[in-house]
Amino acid sequence: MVVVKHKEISTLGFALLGLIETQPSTGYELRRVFRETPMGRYSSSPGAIYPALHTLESQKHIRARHGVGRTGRCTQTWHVTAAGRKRLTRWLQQDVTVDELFQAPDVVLLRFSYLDLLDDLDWSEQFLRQFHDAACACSQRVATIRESLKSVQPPHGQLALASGEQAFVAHATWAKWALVNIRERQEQRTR
Amino acid sequence: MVVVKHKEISTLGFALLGLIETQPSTGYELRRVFRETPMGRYSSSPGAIYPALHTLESQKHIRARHGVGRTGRCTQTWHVTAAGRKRLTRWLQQDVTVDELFQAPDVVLLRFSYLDLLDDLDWSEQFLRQFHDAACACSQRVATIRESLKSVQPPHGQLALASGEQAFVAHATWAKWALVNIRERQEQRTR
DNA sequence: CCAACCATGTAAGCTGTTACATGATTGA
DNA sequence: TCAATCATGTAACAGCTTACATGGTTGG
Repeated sequence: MVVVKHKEISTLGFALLGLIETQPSTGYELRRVFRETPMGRYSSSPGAIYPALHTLESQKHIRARHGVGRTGRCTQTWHVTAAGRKRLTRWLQQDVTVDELFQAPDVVLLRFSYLDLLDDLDWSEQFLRQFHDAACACSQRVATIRESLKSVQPPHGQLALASGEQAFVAHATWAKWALVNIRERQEQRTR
Repeated sequence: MVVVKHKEISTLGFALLGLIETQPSTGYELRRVFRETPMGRYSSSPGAIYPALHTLESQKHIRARHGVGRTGRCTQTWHVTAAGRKRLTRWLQQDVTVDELFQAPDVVLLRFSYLDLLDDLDWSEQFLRQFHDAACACSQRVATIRESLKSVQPPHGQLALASGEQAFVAHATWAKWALVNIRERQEQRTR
């Protein structure tokens, strides 16, 4: 039996897809974004980005428009296809779960950073509420672990766990603040 | 020409090395720590941990003591060798740089969580001062990027960058707090 | 008796890293 | 003229994920 695998897109793939949807770009331009912004965490170098772009292309999520760069060399400007847009949208509409935020807060924030593409402030608000609650839960989870290890774990370990706790509290605080920020924009729009 | 590579240890490798130095353990026990604490970020499953242990063994950083588990099966309890301890110490004495904190704050915190092993509160204090300053610099760096993108970047992207900024501020705050905590312990000891 | 836990591992496959390769243009 | 920037890629290797394999013991 042949199973057609709905091949998954890696975090780097989604990062690229979102950037390209925001603004069609060449591989070189995308690399620069990764070098110059905190996106660099999702990778960096040509050895990762070019193959990832070709994978996205083979999955028909992006398509190249050919042109000529300023050195006279052939360049490819990538555009998101309808299928790619659909996949990206589905990703952006994913709920924020406690487990995901616990394991990979960066990825959740990456998703948030692309929510402009949905142009749906209601979902943005809901996302932030979910984010806030999940962050509180994560902080609680770390606190529980810390408590349970109190007698076994040396002091620096305890402090490191406290740092994790506080980081999640900071995330929750940010979510509340961002929510207010979004609501203000919402109101300006209604008027 | 044959170059003997001083083969590097991965983050997972250091995580394991530190745990084993704190308390000699079997692979199974180590896996449980990864499953039940935020260390899980540095991996998880047998397919990563057992090979990593064997790599550390081949590098002579750890050594097994054989025993019999409660199921009658042969078990290996791992111990850190003198060479392993030396390598671990060198790692723990690494300065906190802005770049490392920016790219991989988790790894820096992992290192901090093992500082008990050095039993050197002066270094712990210095580490935290470096950490604090680096965190402030990171926050500044994100702020600068955010400022420079203000006109180009859509609002959600701006908010996501703000989250990064605030996260580093929270890290700096934690470092200050932890420093006080350590100093108190220092004083108790002197008395 | 069955699930969960103890305890260790292997194999296929994907992704990412580092380093190298190419070659034109622009600015100091 | 020399370095940096534009622009794209490949090759070797390391590392992790997922899934599978094995098999004994303990508790409900």
